[in-house]
Amino acid sequence: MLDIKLIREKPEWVAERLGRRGGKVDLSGFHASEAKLREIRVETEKLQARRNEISTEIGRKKSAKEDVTGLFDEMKTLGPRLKELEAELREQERVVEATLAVIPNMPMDSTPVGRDERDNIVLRHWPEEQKNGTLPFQPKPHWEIGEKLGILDFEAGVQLAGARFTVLKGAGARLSRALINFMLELHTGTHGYTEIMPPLLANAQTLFGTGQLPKFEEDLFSCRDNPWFLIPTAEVPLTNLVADRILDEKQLPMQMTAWTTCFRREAGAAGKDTRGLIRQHQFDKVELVWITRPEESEQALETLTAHAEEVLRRLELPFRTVCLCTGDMGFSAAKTYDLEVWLPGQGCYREISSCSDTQSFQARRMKARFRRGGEKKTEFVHTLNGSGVAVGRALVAVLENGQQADGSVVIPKALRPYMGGMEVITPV
RNA sequence: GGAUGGGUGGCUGAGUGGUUGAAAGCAGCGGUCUUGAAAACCGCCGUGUCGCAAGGCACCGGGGGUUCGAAUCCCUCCCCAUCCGCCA
Repeated sequence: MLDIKLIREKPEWVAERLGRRGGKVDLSGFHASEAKLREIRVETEKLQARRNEISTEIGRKKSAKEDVTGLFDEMKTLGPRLKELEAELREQERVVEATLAVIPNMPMDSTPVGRDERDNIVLRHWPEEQKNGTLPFQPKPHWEIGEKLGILDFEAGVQLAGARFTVLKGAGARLSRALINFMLELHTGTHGYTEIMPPLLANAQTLFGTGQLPKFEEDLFSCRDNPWFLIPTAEVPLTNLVADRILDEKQLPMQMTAWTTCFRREAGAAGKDTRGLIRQHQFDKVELVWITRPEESEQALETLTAHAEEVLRRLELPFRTVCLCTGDMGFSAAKTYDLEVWLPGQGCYREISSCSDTQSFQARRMKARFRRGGEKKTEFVHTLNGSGVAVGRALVAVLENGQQADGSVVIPKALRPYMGGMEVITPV
């Protein structure tokens, strides 16, 4: 959520920023309803002040046994009028809130302006000298590798649940678990994150806090008989751990990590990535979340991104780091880096991590504040999140990058301790 | 699912329908004392919003009602705790 005061005081500046995302920006409706709100508020508060004055006076006179009929009379006309105004005020507050809730975050100045993913900027490759497509044989996509090895069963997924569900078996299931353990150990150990196991279901307010609601409800799974949504990412529960709280400056920055399963409707993705593990209704992900002071969030985004990159380096998976342009960024983000892993079986880079700084956008929605030492005033924290990294897609990358001519897959050295020393996955 | 008891400031916890935005304690901030620290003592100390300021207004789980006036009375919803039953 944007600062309402900022929109009011610098309307052109805000409109220009939002305009960088593309599309039309029309804040005139907002300004009109916000002006009306202020008008009603001033009028209401004037009457409220008078009411309080009269009430106090009545109390005082009554205890002094003085006559209060005149005050009673004034109250009888003021009362109903005030009740009306208060209802109007509440309604107008709802209108303004609703308008504000669907305005996206403003991009940072360092975010490149552009229309769509074609305008994203590739910042760096790893390894520096690209070795894409250097496999000495025709590489296969992971669904062929996985089926041949008997570790991915797409048909079983369809049978049990439907399209976009997959069953992992044997070394495949173990590989997934190994990836999770490897990533969590790296982040909690070397990178200093605190591990969290949050609920996988969350209420509407929590989804509002991170920006999934009210605008993107169609992307979420919900429960028929209970007021819960399945989380689309651990960003939702982790970030909301500071919702409605006033933190001490000494507690910042906070670094949290969690492995969770994530659930997405993929409503707008019909027909896209229908084969393989790339786009599933359910997938696992290790998430990284930072809660910082405003002045340190920009640097924190670099650090968080480096932590995600470190996962891929240790897994020996070639990748590139991309800075998303304004038109390709998510609703809550002010700046986003994507990590794209190289998939030789498909001959392309695919997103495996997305790291964003939302600045105070989510904090304002969820009222997450902190206080500096000795200060009276509270400030909104900054929140950041990133995948560190998506487990399903990491598994895809391991299979496609580790495949050999005979159909077996070499397991990255970093994962072997988590695989009981297994070095190669061979067909059963 | 059944039966009780609760939801008040960063935390714990008082609160008779009327100068109560709310006692007290803890935490925090400032000070006295001390070589320093602790202890003790004194003072300050809820959040948000409007305003240049003085100050105004709102907020005691959410919503509605009674009343001239509600943290306090009534209705309703939500949540939490405990006990019983069921269950991984």
